[in-house]
Amino acid sequence: MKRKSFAGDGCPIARSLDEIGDWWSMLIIREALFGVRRFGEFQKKLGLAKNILTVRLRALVDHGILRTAPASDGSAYQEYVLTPKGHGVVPVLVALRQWSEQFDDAPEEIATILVDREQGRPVRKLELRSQDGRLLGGGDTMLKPNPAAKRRRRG
Amino acid sequence: MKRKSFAGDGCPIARSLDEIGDWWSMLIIREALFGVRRFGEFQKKLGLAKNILTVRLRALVDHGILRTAPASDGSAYQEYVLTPKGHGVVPVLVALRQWSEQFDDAPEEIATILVDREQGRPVRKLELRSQDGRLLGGGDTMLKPNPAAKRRRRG
DNA sequence: GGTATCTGGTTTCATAACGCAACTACACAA
DNA sequence: TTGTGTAGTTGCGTTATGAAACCAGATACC
Repeated sequence: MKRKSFAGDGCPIARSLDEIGDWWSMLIIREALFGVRRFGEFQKKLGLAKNILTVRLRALVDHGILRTAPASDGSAYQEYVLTPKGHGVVPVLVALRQWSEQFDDAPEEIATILVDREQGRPVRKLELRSQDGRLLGGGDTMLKPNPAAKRRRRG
Repeated sequence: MKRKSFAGDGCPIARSLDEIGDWWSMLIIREALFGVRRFGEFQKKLGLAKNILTVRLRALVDHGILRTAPASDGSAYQEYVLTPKGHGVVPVLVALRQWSEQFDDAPEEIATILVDREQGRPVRKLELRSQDGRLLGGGDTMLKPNPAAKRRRRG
């Protein structure tokens, strides 16, 4: 009896969730985007148990989302820094943030808003567009089998 | 010792994760977007235990993501349908999907691609833009305290 | 050099969540 | 009324999570 893993599933959403669909992993990445690099820093800011942090960091490194690097301050310790794959989750975090901003039952409890640095104004809502730039709504999309796929599953 | 809840946290990402940051909830919403409405359908498609599904569905209803409705086929059973808040997670799912498409180690295992119905071509990558339409990259954004916030926390 | 402290973990143990299977209650069909 | 399908609930064993104690190597302090 194991917790379900979706690694072998054909659905890309399930595959993502298998790597970052965890309560802490997403928040660790958020902190890393803020510039947090050291074990102790993650631990203090997130307030999670150290054993859990150890496991999560290791998993993120294994998945190529973080990598270890020698400490930038010259000490013998190591740091955890985001890979390009790690930086790639930004849209997911932005989407989560915007969902909360739009639908949260207690919006006055939301502490921060994401703005563009140049003008200090909130960023625009993420929007789904076609290749030629048309805005796509609920019924305007569909799923097609991936032509490059080896095996076919639901998605 | 309880599993951590982020409901009181000021970070909107944490607040989202508290509602949908669960392995199954996201997939349930995905299926609901596909048109799945009935308990048994969710159970069969996702292959999760029925007791877990019961708990998840109840939580999603409590959070206003799903609502129950009388069955559309006239039977006495009930159905679970997405609310507007539930439809609002589409960008999150799209972001997860695109992250997988871009960074997955075994892209040939991905079964489906999201295309626009009209032309059958893959949708454009989600992009972050400022109010006036400039494309925003890594360092072009920052967080500001929410002027409407009651209490201030990290975010 | 010797000792205290910090950093980055590992270990231990209790509890909560998960997963399976068996069971139940009600609806519907014959 | 007997059977089948739907929508759960219950019981129980396994796994994941969390707090706190423990520990080794690096650093700082004298």
